[in-house]
Amino acid sequence: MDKTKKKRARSEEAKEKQFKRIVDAGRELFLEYGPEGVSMRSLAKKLNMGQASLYTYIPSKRELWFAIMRNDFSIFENGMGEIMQSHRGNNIELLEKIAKYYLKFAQEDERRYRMMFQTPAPSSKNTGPFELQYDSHSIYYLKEIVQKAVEAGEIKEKDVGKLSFFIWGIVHGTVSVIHTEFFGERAKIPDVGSIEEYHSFILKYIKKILNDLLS
Amino acid sequence: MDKTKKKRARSEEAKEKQFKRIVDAGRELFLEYGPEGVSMRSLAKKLNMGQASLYTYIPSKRELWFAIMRNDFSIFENGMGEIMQSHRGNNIELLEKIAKYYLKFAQEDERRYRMMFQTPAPSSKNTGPFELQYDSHSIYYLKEIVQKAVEAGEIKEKDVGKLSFFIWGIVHGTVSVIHTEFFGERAKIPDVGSIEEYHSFILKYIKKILNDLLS
DNA sequence: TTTCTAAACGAACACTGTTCGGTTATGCAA
DNA sequence: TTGCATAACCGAACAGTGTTCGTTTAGAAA
Repeated sequence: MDKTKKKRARSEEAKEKQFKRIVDAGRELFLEYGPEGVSMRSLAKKLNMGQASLYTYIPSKRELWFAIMRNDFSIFENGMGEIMQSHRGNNIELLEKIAKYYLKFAQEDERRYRMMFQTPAPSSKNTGPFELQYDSHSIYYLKEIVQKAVEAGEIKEKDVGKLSFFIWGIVHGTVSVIHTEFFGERAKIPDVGSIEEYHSFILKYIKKILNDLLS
Repeated sequence: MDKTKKKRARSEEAKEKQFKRIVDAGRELFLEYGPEGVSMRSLAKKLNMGQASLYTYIPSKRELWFAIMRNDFSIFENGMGEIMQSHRGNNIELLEKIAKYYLKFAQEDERRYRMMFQTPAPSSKNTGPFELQYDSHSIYYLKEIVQKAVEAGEIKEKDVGKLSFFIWGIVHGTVSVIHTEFFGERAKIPDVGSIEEYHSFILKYIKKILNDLLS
């Protein structure tokens, strides 16, 4: 146990460090127990600080959720951006890569995936910068690719907006379906096999859709 | 205000009536404010009864949610069953009808749709019969149709289980995507147009997938 | 060294879902 | 018709929550 007297974070640097400490510990707890399973008291305890002190750094549990998720979404979106930058040539192939990336991301860390794409933010009347600036870059990236594919004549459909949402819906929907509790395990386990098997199944068909259906 | 003295529901019939009153009022409030926005106290108040009295009829808010949703899922599943029974011939056409039915269902009452397919059940340690018996019949129906289509040679793919989840994922995913708050309105509104427009867009492509891709 | 801002925090507030204990209406047996 | 056991009913209490208040005081700036 650290019995040294508590310091106060007054410099900009120290304050950012404290903020990061809160977000990191919050993320760990949120992933382990879900936002509902974590109280601000328990978070404060883990950080060895008073409950009220948390509120010098974040205005609400909701805003903490957005702050935590900002990092993970940045990781996801940066990965997407890198794929786009390093890719050369055919845009349909790029879309395949993005789909594959999404599947890999879901498989890599299921708890993270569910937190990002399925768990709703806790509610609160207090907003903050992270919620206000919250916006999904992924859909803009996707639109960008679809736009190029249309211009290159690789996709016949001209409605880039609708088609982008449609593609997102397919990839996200087909993956999500086995990560939800919506269908009990009763139905899922005998039907879809392991996640790996199911993922390679849907990847096959997503490729088909991208190649055969849209060209 | 009803100032007549309170009666007690002791007959099986009267108890069922009370239960139904609770479920109906609960449904109204849940749809209007969401499960989180409704307290058991406010529900009791609306029903002109004590808070504790609710618990002679349901063991938890969570179980109330399952009781409420049971009705709506029955409506959805019965509608699906009727379509299946009245349909003759080609199973791909039947799948198209089911997809169309899902879209119509979502369009008909968005609040209901979101409650059923997007809102997670409130959590509680107390379970009850409605939660325990909760199971999604839709996926079994869907599997049934896919099975027949495979047997009739209308679908080449042999893995009925995976394919059924895949199809569900496509329909649910592409519809859900415009009913979530995941993408801010910023991105959605200029891109997908009205719900009607978007729905007819995705229906066109779902038909294509069913006809061109799987046969 | 003094001043003064704001980080830190225990206590309190207003809420929540749920349980407890007592009251008493009510269906049923005598 | 009467007496009785049962369980519907309910106000109060309990254990929790997110958040705010008021106070203390560390520590950067003067």
